[in-house]
Amino acid sequence: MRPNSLFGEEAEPEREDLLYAQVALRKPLRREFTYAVPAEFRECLSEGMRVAVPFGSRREVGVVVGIDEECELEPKKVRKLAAVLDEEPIIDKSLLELTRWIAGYYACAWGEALGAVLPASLKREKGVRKRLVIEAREGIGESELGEVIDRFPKQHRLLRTLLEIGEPVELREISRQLNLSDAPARSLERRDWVRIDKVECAPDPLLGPAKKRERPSQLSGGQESAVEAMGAEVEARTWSTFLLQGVTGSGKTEVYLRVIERALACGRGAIVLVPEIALTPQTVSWFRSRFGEVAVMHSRVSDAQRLQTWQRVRRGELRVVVGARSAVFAPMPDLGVIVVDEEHEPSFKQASTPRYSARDIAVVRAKEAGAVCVLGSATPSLETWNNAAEGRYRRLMLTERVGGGRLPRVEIVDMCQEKATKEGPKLFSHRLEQLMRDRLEKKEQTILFLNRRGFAPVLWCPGCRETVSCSQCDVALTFHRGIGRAVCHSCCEEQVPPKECPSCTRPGLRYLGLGSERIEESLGQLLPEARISRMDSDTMRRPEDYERVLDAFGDGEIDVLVGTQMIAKGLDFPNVTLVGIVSADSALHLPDFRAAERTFQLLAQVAGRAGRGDTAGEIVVQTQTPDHPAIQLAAEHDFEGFAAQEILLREELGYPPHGRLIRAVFEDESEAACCGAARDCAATIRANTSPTDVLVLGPAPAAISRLRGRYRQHFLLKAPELNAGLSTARSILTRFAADNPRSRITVDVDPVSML
DNA sequence: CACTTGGCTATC
DNA sequence: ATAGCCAAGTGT
Repeated sequence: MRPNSLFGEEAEPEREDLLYAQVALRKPLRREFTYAVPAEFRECLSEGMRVAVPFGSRREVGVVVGIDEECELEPKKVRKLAAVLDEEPIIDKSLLELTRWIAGYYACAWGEALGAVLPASLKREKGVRKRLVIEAREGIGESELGEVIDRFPKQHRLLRTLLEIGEPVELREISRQLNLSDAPARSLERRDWVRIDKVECAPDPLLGPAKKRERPSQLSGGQESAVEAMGAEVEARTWSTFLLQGVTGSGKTEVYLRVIERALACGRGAIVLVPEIALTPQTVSWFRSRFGEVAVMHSRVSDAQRLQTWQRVRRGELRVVVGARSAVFAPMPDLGVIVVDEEHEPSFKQASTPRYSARDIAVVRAKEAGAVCVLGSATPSLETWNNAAEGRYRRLMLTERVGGGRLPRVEIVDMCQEKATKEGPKLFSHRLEQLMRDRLEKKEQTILFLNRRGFAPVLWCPGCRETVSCSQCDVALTFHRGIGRAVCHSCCEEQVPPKECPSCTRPGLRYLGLGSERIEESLGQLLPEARISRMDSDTMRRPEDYERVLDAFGDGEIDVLVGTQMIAKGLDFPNVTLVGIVSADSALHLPDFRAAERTFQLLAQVAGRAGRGDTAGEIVVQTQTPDHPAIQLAAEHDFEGFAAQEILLREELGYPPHGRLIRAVFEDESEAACCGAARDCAATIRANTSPTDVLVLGPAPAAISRLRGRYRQHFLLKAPELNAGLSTARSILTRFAADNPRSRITVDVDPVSML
């Protein structure tokens, strides 16, 4: 007996003209559910509206994706809609169609695709969700930290982070970042060391005062013709995709702004996608100072606010949307242009279901809307570059730097030639050291880049030649000296570093390898008079920290800035005349066919930080593989050369853009079950497809072969194009996942990461 | 013999 | 996913 009475359901007299709604729910169930439409809703209900429905013993929010007069199901199985939540469709026909396409292409449920488009507003009916915030109480400090350091590592980690932050933060957010449930927070609350409060959401931090950005009267020749080419297409209302390829500092942003002006002038709207980390108050203010009020779409605003912005965009009140990945779904009427800035950035690919690529969806949406899609980058992804080379996209080049700055000189230093010192590895080559001293003397600034945080990435036992890894993951522990702990960068778990080797119990573990923390420390010894700051996710816990250090750097109060990824982008300081890349190799040896591409992009990006003023900059690249083409060609600023040779390798191996990939990952606590499922599934696919259509590579242990206590196997499907075989394989995967709920299976279409 | 885990099913 | 249900497990 179902608890129908809970939802005010009662028998409705059987009628001939009853309507049935197909409702998609945000569940990984790959089908929709049918509900009877009560008489009072039959006039006002249409596709694309949200509805509340009884589902099992719960009440869920879903989207109406179809309305029929017939119903195949037994009448007594069909329940009634409980409520209609929208007065008009929140999703229009074309977005509804887009989500259906996404569900099919990326192998997820329709409701899940809708959930990516309408985050939060599909979860709960109540619009205003209050948030729980947590902060450390006054007077709590080292002594309390010491009390929990051994017995309760999770509480210790949480409390330490809260103390570092020093202000209230959202509990859900911090728990997610630290990979914790809310239990440690509750325990800390019981001890009365932290307070947890319910609060309303703060106003959007991205909408602070807008800084003025001059509208340059004179464009460079390249900018001028790019704007003209794209503007004309926008006005002609034709679909076309452009690759806007311009070196750092060549004024791509100004081109975007002008094309958007042209779109607005003929009544059309615009969407601008920027990588997650680039979505800062400064970026937003460029667009605000030019266009007035713009819609900002990102995950940190409250549900209510987001819904409101969504509706205003839908009604045509806001004609420019700026946002990260999910802004590609903004319900912009008469969309004229979609800009994807830094299109090569992997963050445009969503890392959870649905695993869509916002860049690819931008192209699809532009086509459907008869709009212009602009993909901008200094170092385009090979996919985009190839599409341009083969004429599917039009390529526009910006070759000169605005203001005439020249590209910096790049020097490669072979670290194998440098002598190791008695205490551990040689961090700075003779050349780099010499140049840093020179800059210090000339009162110019230096940026040192290393793509790895912590002090030493490996704890190694010379006795048994084993490295210490996380108990839950197949990942080496990184030693962090600042907090005196060994940390797993994969699951965030940390521990007091063992005194002796966990596998052979001999003492004398050695700390090997370089991290940003060690760089900072050694640099302090090498150049004691230099003022040094470090910027990585360990020292930059909140946006204010970031701003404070950048301001100090800009004011010349810091001589050397040491950092990770975080300093690779966007920094623009004229007095920086030297960039040192401490090790260019760290990304190069990852087991991923895009390793070379990533390395090139990173080097080009970091190199772009130097020589932004009048003085030409200098770059020193330290590497153990000085002959690697990615490094050589990056040093010559030769993207074309790199792309041309890399594409040949891809072609030879059948990797994208010459060929399509689908990756399947199997996870299970039991290693045998994990391997078994992966093997069975791979065998099924092999049996049902031809090897000329689809090649099944694997299964094999994933690069991280165990994660949070689960074993991981993966295999790769490789096809020359999206052919019938690959489609068959995709549906076999979907089916297999549905039929084997005991093992966690992830299907990643067009994967960007192979870990 | 009461009361927590674990597998299994259905969700319109 | 997620809730509910039955079966087997564990502790008084």
